[in-house]
Amino acid sequence: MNHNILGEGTRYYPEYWGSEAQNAFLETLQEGLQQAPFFVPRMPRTNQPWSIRMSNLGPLGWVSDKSGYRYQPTHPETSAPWPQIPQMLIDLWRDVSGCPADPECCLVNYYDKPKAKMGLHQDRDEQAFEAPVVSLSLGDSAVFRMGGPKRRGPTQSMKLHNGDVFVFGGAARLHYHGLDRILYGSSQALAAYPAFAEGGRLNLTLRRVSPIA
DNA sequence: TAGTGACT
DNA sequence: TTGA
Repeated sequence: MNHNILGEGTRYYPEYWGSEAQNAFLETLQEGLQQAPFFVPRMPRTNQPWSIRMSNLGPLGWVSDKSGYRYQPTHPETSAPWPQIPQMLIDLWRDVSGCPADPECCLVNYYDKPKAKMGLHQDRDEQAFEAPVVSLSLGDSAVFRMGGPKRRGPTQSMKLHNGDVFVFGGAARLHYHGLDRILYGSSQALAAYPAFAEGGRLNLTLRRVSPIA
């Protein structure tokens, strides 16, 4: 029996965006990040820093620090509101999410170092599990791992590449997932942008946070 | 630049 | 414990 990572509730759109769309978006993202600079998230309680850098766009941003995980309307270091979610991402959400309500958060994870990764976890801080999580990959390819509803249990890995969109909703909405590692230097897509001069991988995840009326 | 992948 |  060959249980497939692309099971019920997940959808994979290889190279959803070509280079023209990517470049238009990266330009906009770079501007947004001037108002919401990357910060280093930390583990609750231990305060241990993560290997990635993070920012957000939209009315709500997801943050993790010593006091826990939460969504909040402002940047944790500057206290400024997060920049707007670019229209290109709203359009992407409307195209692939199947959700009648627009996203409220775009979490921007920047895997900027060769060793950057993220352990297996659930996205469960939202109040609208009927809306999917929509993930866009830009830059270096990465080894993504998808599991099931419990932390222990079978997992499967797949590569995500520059421009790919991965959607997990339905039965997969609360499934464990993580990022084993990036294939550092595998893409030049970020090279022209000073904000992403280190290269690496950007992952943008669109989420609905509050209940859908 | 493999692929693996559960336990504390 | 979205880490080690």
